[in-house]
Order: sequence, then C-alpha cells, then structure tokens
Amino acid sequence: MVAHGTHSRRPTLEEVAARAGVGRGTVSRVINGSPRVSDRTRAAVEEAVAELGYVPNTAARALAANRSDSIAVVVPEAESRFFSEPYFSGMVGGVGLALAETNLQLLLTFARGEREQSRLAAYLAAHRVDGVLLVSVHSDDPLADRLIQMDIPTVISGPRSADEPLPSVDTDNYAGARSAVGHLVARGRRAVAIITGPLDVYGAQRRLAGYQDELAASGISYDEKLVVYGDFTEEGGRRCMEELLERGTGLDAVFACSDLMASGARQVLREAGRRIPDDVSLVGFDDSVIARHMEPGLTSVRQPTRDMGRAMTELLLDEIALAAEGKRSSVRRGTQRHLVLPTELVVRASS
Amino acid sequence: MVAHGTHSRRPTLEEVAARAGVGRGTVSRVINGSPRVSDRTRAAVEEAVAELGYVPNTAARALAANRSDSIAVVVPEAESRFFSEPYFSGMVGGVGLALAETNLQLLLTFARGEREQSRLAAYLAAHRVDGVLLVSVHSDDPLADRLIQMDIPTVISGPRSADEPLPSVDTDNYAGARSAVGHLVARGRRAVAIITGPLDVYGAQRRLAGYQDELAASGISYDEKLVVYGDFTEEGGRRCMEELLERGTGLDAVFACSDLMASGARQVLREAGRRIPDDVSLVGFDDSVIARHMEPGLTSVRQPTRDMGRAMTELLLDEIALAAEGKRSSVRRGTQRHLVLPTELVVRASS
DNA sequence: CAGTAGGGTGGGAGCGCTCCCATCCGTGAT
DNA sequence: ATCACGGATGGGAGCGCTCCCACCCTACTG
Repeated sequence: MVAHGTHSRRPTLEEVAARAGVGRGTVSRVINGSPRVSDRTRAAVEEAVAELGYVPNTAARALAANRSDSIAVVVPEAESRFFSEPYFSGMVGGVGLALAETNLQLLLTFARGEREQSRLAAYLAAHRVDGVLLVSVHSDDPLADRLIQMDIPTVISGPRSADEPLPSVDTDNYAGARSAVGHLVARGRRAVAIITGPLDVYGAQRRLAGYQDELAASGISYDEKLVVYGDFTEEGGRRCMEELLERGTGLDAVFACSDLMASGARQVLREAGRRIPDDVSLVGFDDSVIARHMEPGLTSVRQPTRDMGRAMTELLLDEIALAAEGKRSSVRRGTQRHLVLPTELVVRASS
Repeated sequence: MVAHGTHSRRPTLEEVAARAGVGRGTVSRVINGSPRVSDRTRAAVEEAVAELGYVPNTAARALAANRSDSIAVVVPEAESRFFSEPYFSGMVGGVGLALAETNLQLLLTFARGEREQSRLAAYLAAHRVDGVLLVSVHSDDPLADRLIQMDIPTVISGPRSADEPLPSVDTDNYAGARSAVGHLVARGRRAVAIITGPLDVYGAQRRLAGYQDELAASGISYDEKLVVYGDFTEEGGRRCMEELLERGTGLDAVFACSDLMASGARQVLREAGRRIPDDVSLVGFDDSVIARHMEPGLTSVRQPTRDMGRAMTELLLDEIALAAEGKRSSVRRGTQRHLVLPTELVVRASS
C-alpha cells in the first residue's frame, strides 16, 4: 500500500498525546468526553486534535471497547419489495434522521431466504452491530427469535403478535381501520367490503378487527361475503376485487388494506364499469405516492413511517444502553416498550 | 449452531487453533482461503470452526488488515427526497443485490448540508469504509472532490460533467430524451414542449440536448418558447406548465424530464381543460410508480435503476481492488470507467 | 549422499484504542 | 507541619486479528 495520497497515514491517539504533551489515557478521555479532565488539559488536547486532524480509528475502538457504534436495519423481504413500498423507505429515512444526532452508523441489510438469514444471524452475532432494527416481519419469522436468543438489542417495526416479546413500534392499525370504515359509513355506505392483508402479519389482523368492530359499532351486521383475503400486492388486490364482484354482493364501498391493493381493485372496478366514488367508494391504507396520484385521488389511512423509523431508533438506543448497563431481563426503565403511533385518515376524491 | 446462551463469549481464532491442534497463522490462512494449506490441515480447521461456531471478529480484522469490508452509499440529498424518488431506492436495491454475493456490508449515509458533509468526509477518511458510492450529485458538489483528494475509491451515479474524473454509471439520458421526443413526433406532434430538470445536474442537460437534437433530426425548428426550466419536483412541474400555458404557444405535447414534474404538469393541464392525450400528449422520465398509476397511464422513459446500482457496485469493487494493488492513476484494467446504461420508452395512454 | 529448494507451519510483533490501576499532587482537616 | 483524601494523569495490558519471518521437513538436484 504505497503512495496513498492522504488517507494512508492518519494520526493516532499516541501522536496527538505527544503533540499535546499528555498521556494516551488523557487524550482518550477528552475524545470520549470524560469529565475527569482539567479544563487546561482538555483545551490543549483539543487543539492538538484540530491541528493534526485527528479522527479516531473505529476499528481499533470497536476492538478495544467491544462495541461497533453501528446498528443494522434488517429488511427481511426480497429487496424488490423495498422499492415499491414507501413503508420501507420512509422508515429508513426516519432512522437516518434519528441517527444523524448520534454518531452511530446505519448498516442496511437485505435478507432473502433462509440461507442468507443464517449468514446474517452469524454476522450479527459476531458483534458487528450494537443493535438491530427489524422491519416488516411475518409472525413466523425465525430471525427475530434468533436475535432474542443471541441477546442482541433489537426493536421490531410491527409486533408479530399481541404479546410480542421484542420492543416494538407500530402504527395503530386497528384505529386506522376503524377510521376508514367509520368514514365510509358516515358517507352513507352500508355494504362495505374489505380486502385484507396477509393474515400472518399481525397488523393485517388488526386492520380486519378494526373493520369488524367499527361496523358493529355502526349497527351494521357483519357479512363475511364482503371479506376477501389479499396479500398487499396490486395483483392480489385485482384478484380480490374480481372475487368480490363475482360473489354478486351489492357492495357500495371497499376498504383495501394497502394502497397497492386499492389500485388493483380500482382497475377491476373500472373494467366492470363501476364508477368511483359514485357507485363504489374506495379507501386504501398507507397514503403512499400511489394514493396521491391515483385517479380519483385515493382516500387512505396515513402511517407516519418516518416517525416510526425515528421512534424505533430511539427505542433501540435505549435498549442498547440498558444492555450496556447489564440490566438485562425484567426491570426496565420507564420506557414504553411497545409504541403505537396514531394514523390519520387522508380524505380524497375516491370516497 | 445451537444454544449460544449469550453472545458475550465468542470463540477466537486462538481457540479454534487450539482445538484443531494447529497454529494461529494456519487458521487465519484457512479462514481467508489461502492456498498455502494442506488439505488435511484445512479439513481439521474447518471442523473446529464448525464445532465452535467460530465467526471472525470484524473489528479485529479491520484493525489488523487495515480494511473494513464495507462500502458506503452516500445520499447527499436530504433524506426527504430519498422517499419520493424511486431512483434512490432502486439504486440501493441494486447495490444490496450485488453486495449479497460478496461479504461486504452496506453503510447507508445521508448527508444534509455542509456541516454534515464535512463530518462525513472525516468519517470516511478514517478508513471506515473501503469505498464510496455517490448517488445523485450536483455538479458543484464538494464531497466528490474531497473524496478524490483523499484517494478513496469512489463511483458516482451520474457524471457531474462530460469529463467526470470519477468512474461513473449513468443512464443514457440523451438517448432516452431522444426516444421520448421521437415517439411524440411519430405520433404526429409538432409543438413539443420540454420541462427540463435543474441544469446544474449533468443528466438534465443531456436530456435537454437529446430533446433539441431529436427535434432537429425531425426537421422541426427549435422554439425556445417551448422550453421551461424545472427542478424535478411536482410543484416545479406545475409551475412550469402554468408558465408554458401562459406563454400561449400552441403546444400539443409536453416532455417532462421527471415523472414527478409530469404529474404536476398533468394537474395544470387538466385544470386548464386540456385533455390528455387528445389535446396534449405527455411523456415523463423515470417510469416510476407514479407513471404506472397516473391517469391516464404516463408514457415514460424507464431508467434501469437497479442495474445501475449493481453496475456501480461492480465498478467500485474493481476500483477497490486496483487501489489495493497499488496501481493508482493512469494504467487501468480494461474496465470501462464510464458506464452508460440504456433506457427504454414505456408507452402508455398519455401519448 | 550431501546440498538445496520449497511447501507447510508456528508464533512474534504489532494495528490503535479503551480500561484500569498506580501514581502524583493539591487541598483541607487535624 | 503532618496526614488523608480525591481529582487528574500516565501508561501497561490487552482486545482478536493479519502479516511476515523463521523454521521444519520432505523431495529433489547434482
């Protein structure tokens, strides 16, 4: 490794110490903000640091201190979904934002399939990250349990069940669904169909529950003919809508549990000659770009993905601090371990 | 791999060596795939590794070997744009894909503003990454030059000018624009307006050039009244379209240099009572989700963002290898240092 | 049959930092 | 003036790995 312009020869702690006329330990203390340093010394060290353009070597620090100053965001889905779903990018954006205030780094990891997940687990186990943010997980995801076993601080983006052991951040899927259905009912719709998400995702279950409860609260009896089971994809939405029409139930509104499915549904409705919102009201979930650009504009339940990312990060930092203090297990600080963020119904022309 | 109670006590190289009855160096050789190990020994070591569930400690490796086994993707924009633009997520997805085949990690970094960029530069300089992927850069971006100065292997997603010193990957903005305009002309449109991107982005310049050249090639004289300067945003598209209408030129087609701007333009056209495509044909650029969901479907120039991410990664790996060999400067392998990927016109109802 | 390549191998010497203990010195108590 | 206490400081001992040199043994060479 020769002639590497500038970056090949960076100053070390030792050199800063020599320059400032102090010992290695003192410089380390200054760098790490320890209070046990006199003001004079601190100033001298800081000057030397500035003059030399000293930047701590992270690898050395990680090795000595046994921490990595980085967290991993693990997206279990194939990264193809990562594209289409604003959920992910919003989340990642929020994480980035929260991390900007710390000096932690963000490792982005896609884990497709079992083999890669194993590799990933090993990787994470090797102390490469201080904590893990798990985004969008199915209830049977093995990675989550592995992380628990390995005792790695982890926060999950949506609880996998009602009694998720991992700290989690989620949107209020239940309330969101209720607000959507309530809105439809308030508009005079009585035959409200639902295209659900995949029910092995807890959030999808909650949305269905919200739908049911809101109908009940409105005195509308539950008709299972109006319920079809989707998978969050556009194609799935199309298929479900066809199914719904075939059943011949006289529906006058559809609550699709994702914008993508709403989009699929809209296509089928249009092909069938049903006007939106005149004949059928349509409501989605996510309030993604699609909702804003659909024709007519899609009424949708907004999820604060960015805030979620932010909240997850903060929760994780807490977890990491706790782990560092060695206070594992039961006794936790006042922190809310399961955060539920409110949704907001964005009303547009489709309803 | 069973019941690793805690992750606090992972086996070390030394322990593997003891278990296999060999020396530390030998284990290191096996781990790193050196050929200088007899088959018998290798087998023994591999067995010990498996039994102990050994995973190398990256920090130690990084410190000793002076490399990090990770690359950074730097997104200079505020991460708010990261959301809306499928460009970024597509790119990141491609990078992730390419990286899956290596054992490098992906560090995602947002750099808003000058202060953060400086911090970032220092960070990168501290040997924390082996290389940098720079995404979406304005021609006056200071970070790129800093990276060159620091001699850090870097690949940029779009060249900042015709003689970009950094290796780059780009879409064929010029040809893409020509295909869009050519398509419009083939449809019988003669008064084709363009809403450009910000011209401090090289790619936006190329699109404008493509527009001009294609018109010229079609024997249509250039009318600067049909040219308005946008900024890639939806609001900008709206503003530009208004401007265009105010000028009162009898346009019959609009080529917007991003889907977002096309969307803004569409809104204004609709408000003005112009029908798409009957009165005015509309073509966008990106072929994002928006294009697919707009009404009518937006004809758009598709950029293979995913392939770009992939290509950038491969180029970067090459650069890193070159740097490691110490062969800096002029003499480069046969690698194409400026890759231009083809675009594809996706025709929908808007034209 | 001595002499000499090498392929294989072991292990010392760090990489740059944090941790922690020993030491030093100033200050207030006695 | 003496002692004790505690804040400030220096520096040894690693953290787990790679690099590299010395060494060994086998297999040729002449």
